Amino acid sequence: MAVGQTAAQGGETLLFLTDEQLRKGIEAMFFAYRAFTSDPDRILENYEYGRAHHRAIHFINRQPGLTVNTLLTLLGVTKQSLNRVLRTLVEDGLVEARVGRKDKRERNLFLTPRGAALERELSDAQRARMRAAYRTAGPSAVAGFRQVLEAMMDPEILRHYNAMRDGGA
Amino acid sequence: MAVGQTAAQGGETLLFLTDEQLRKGIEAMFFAYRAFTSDPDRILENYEYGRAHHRAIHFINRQPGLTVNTLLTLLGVTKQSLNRVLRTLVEDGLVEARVGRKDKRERNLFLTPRGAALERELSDAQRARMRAAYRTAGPSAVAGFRQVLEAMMDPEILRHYNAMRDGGA
DNA sequence: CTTGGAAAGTCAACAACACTGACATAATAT
DNA sequence: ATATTATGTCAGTGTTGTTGACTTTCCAAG
Repeated sequence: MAVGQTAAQGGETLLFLTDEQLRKGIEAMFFAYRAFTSDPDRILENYEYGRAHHRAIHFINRQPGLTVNTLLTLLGVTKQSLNRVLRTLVEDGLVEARVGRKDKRERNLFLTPRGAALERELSDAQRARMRAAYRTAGPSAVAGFRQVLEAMMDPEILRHYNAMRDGGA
Repeated sequence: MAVGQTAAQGGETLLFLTDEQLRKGIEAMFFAYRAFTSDPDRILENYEYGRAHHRAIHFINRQPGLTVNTLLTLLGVTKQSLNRVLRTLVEDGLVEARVGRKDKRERNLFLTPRGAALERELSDAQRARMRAAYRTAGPSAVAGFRQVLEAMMDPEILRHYNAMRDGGA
């Protein structure tokens, strides 16, 4: 399981990364991500919502009051695409869009009690899988997991990610 | 960064996993996966192919001669969906579908030289990001990364995943 | 050797979710 | 006053997934 390492290169502790190791990592990402999304997807079949609604609900729950523009950046989609999702959530009473106090052009997004209930149902399932994986892999593996994922993100998104509330020990 | 741990629970080294830690892990998966697919997606814009074609090409490259049914299981889509992708790849001369020697109902899939060239172009980009993340995070983080992802997969897929060639040190 | 079922391919219809482009409205900034 | 920003909306399109129905080919068991 240990990854090959060589000091014969330069200063910064270079890794000896074979093509196969990298390909295995690529496949692990693909398979794990599919499992990771499967639980909420199954739940969403019972409603008339999809994965896009889940993502919006997730971030509104994480940053109550965030603006549409911020959500746009986090989700990485066009405003037309997000708007379709957001409209149904507001119409169905899961999300509330309050006019900004400081800048009245902005809309601050909040989950209603019903929205929060769906968020909990979805994230319960997703967290259960994450928790199980964490327990199986162990504490040091979890730290490494997060480190690699964070190193993989685009820099601007990493800033947003770090700005979010972190319950890390 | 360290994950809380408690020995006050039971035998199997339980982790003290807060809701926030789990949510951070969920967000890390989302953001990292998006970055992870962005490089090949950018390349594919120059061709008339999409992410689905990339995935098919990836696994055909990894297991030359695999059957349509095996590929179906790995990709987790319907045969109609895969067939649309596979047909264009065969028509365009990137994939060859040879009738099985033993069972002539099966088709064994192979990349043509042109298919292998595209596979390399796509995976070069993806591996570059993976390699950079590995180097940033370090060797022990990489091991943990893989462990958590593997623990997250569905069991049947994990079998296929493990069956694939592994260049692990 | 016939028949049942598995593997593969195809056609049609449809849904989710992304995109571009154009345009409207309201409010802030210059 | 004018330009820009934030948001919303309409129309059209593309990729990728889904069901359902049907055919062809072929292996294998009765």
